Amino acid sequence: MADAITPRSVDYAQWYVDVVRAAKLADYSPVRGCMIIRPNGYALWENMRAVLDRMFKETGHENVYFPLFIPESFLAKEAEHVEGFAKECAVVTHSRLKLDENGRLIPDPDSKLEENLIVRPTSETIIWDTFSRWIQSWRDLPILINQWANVVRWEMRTRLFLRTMEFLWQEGHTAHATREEAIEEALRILDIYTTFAEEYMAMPVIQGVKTPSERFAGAVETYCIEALMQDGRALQAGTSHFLGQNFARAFDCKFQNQNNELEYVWATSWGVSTRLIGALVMTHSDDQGLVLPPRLAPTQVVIIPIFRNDAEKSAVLERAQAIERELKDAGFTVKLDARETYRPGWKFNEYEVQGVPVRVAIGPRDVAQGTVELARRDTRTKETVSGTGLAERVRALLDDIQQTLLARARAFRDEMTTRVDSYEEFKEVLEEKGGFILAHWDGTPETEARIKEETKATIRCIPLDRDAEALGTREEGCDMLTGKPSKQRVVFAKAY
RNA sequence: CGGGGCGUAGCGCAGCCCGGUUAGCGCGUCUGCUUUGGGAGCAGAAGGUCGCCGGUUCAAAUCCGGCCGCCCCGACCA
Repeated sequence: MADAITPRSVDYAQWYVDVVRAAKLADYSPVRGCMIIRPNGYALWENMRAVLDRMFKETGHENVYFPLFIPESFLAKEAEHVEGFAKECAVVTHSRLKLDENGRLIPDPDSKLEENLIVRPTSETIIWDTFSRWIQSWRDLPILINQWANVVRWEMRTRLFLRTMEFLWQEGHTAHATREEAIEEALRILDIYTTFAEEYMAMPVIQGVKTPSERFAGAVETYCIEALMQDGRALQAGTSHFLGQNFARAFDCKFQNQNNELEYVWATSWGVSTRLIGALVMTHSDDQGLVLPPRLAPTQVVIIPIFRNDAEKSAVLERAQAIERELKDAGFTVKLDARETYRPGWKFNEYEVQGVPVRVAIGPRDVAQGTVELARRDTRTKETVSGTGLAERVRALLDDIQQTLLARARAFRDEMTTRVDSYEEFKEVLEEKGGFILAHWDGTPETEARIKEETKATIRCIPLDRDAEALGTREEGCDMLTGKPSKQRVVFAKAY
């Protein structure tokens, strides 16, 4: 048995790595903390990117590309920002190598750069340096841009997709004339992320705002979506920041408003990354491998022909190709795997591990009876159905799988969300059950820090309207630790 | 950066403590035959600077010294 997957009940972390590798999403690279994204993983990212890109463009954003390298001095211009990122930057100091007297490659001392370059950990600084030249008047605003790029953060500890030193993401950067407009933008993006997570990834999320200690370095407010993984740990799936005028101040970016006054520009930035692939794996997959929501699956339907001899082969393949055509015409992504180098049983397993939502098997029996065997990945059930009207049947099946995955994940999330009122209960639930814990907090960083230190749980977010209502967190109470008054419950969890 | 583990065939490992012909095993790969509706079977074959550098020795995967790298757990983080 190749590529055995460790069951989740035995070792969840190992299961995750096993699934990623068995499903051929990614490999380790020769460089510590980096990963090779394989065709299956990259196709998934391309699908995610296509959906998000469309949503960004529909809301008026345009794509751009800024350089990978940022002058070192830029990073120092925003005080909180430098503090947040300085510790994890890759720095370029030389422009060439040479052979030393021992024949080893070393950076050529003569090529030392006048000013070091950093490999972007995020692009606010270079973008606001540029905005300061693009923006003079209120007529230049708003600017709504996005870029699909790679960034590097020199992390101590990495995990495939969830935290790698280099990762792919999109980063949106916007400039506005008013505070209100910028906040509105940040929340609009948060809604896009929410829609994407729930309707495409089939992953329910809580929309919230971060506490000051969990905020993006340089932001005034960080909005986020938080998801719950199958092991009861939370995962920050996307963030949207209201940056206030912090970067405008740092890069002296002012505009003349309609009252003929000079004013700093208001900003947002927002991003989601290849981490979402990790989130997808940890939301739906099982001990048999990857489970993908149909709306993002690179292959929605795989067709597997079964035959023993040439006569059967030609009859079966003819039928299989007709079905492939029918399903492709209906708009599905379809793969007919007619390779004779692998046997049907092997293929069944292979596509199950890779999470293909629907499998159609066609053998001599089916040709004779005008049927096909339809199997769905999410429930691992199969049935033999008539071959007529197959496209509609597949459409209904894919829709049902998409809905089932979301409903299942939502039920799990709800089941794993617990209201607690005492610190004892909090610790007990955290240890024995995990998940999201809704508890009162007095709003002080001291209490937050103490809870984190004592339990490793952090405040994932303070729910915004939609989820505050759904979760019933907007009620007065007393902090579970200090007993001080609290205006609302917040979401605690151990996080990735 | 602290704690732990590991570098031997493409992958996963044994051998090392106690030095001794040609360094093994499983999976994978290749060839052939039989198979093909849930990860095939049999037979044969190919594949190795034992992480790197140095030392001890008649002899080093094995002992000694140094170096490098990776993984896991913590602190930090999308």
